[in-house]
Amino acid sequence: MKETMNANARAVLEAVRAGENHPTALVVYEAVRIVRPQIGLATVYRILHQLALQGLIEELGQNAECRYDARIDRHDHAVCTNCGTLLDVPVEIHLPADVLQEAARVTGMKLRSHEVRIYGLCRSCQHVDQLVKEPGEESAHEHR
Amino acid sequence: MKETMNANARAVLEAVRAGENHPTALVVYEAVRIVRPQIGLATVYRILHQLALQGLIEELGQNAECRYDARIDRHDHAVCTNCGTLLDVPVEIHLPADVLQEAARVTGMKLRSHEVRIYGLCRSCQHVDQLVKEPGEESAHEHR
DNA sequence: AGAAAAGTGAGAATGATTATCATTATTAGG
DNA sequence: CCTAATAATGATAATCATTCTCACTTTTCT
Repeated sequence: MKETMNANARAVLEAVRAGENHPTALVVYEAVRIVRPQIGLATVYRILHQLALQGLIEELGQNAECRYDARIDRHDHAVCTNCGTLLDVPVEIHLPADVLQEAARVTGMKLRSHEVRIYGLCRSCQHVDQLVKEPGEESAHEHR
Repeated sequence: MKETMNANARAVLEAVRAGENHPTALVVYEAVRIVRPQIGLATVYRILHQLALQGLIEELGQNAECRYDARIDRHDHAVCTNCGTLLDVPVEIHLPADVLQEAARVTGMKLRSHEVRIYGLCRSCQHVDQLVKEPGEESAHEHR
């Protein structure tokens, strides 16, 4: 990975920063094309990944497969940023109702439910990490 | 939608309930095939959607497109369950560090970050809802 | 310059999900 | 029981986002 950023990467980063709400890759692509008409979609994806790796942007909700949950009471989840594993958090994390109401109010949402997500490495990925990575090296920081 | 459940639907619900951690559609399909070998993948998807609509199970992380976020400081999100819109919550929702640590400990995760997600209807979907739905009728309850 | 390395774009490939549609089961009357 | 209407099903094609491949161009380094 190179640290200096070329014109394509700068344009992509600019597009994400300028984008209203969390643009999708396609939206970024279309925005960038205005200024760099020859750029390809694959390049946009590549650059988005690199920017995320460098910690300059974050990927949200990147998890191809839908998962199904038989627990229908309110509860929270732990997500492994390495393998995508999704675990129930078996303890209650309480959020005061007025805090949630306030968050709903300022975003204009009609609140229906909420969830806390904790991100990190699951047990097995912690072990793999020890074997594969140099000490001190960090792995990809992605929200899945 | 019918309220009584046939053998296929019962088998699918059973598979989701028995599945270790939030099985994917494919995992459910394979589990169900043991008991109903002739079932098709499309039927499994159909039944999973119906079960979610009836509120018997929940769909997690169902949001095809990845979104990119230029805000890299910790913050929370509001998700519209109808159109998938993703908004930043512009107020800080504080969670005590010890609560997060405890959640990480019981799930075996190495904690890296966390996020609160509030789910509901965004402003524009609230308006559409008024026009389209009968009063009192609820729309699909899906986590995207 | 000239070689090695990095970046690129077009299009093919992949993987999850959804749509289509002809066929088969179920149900409700008669 | 027989039948017509209706719902459910499975095979397969279609779709959509994302990733891969690869030949080609650009940059970097000496």
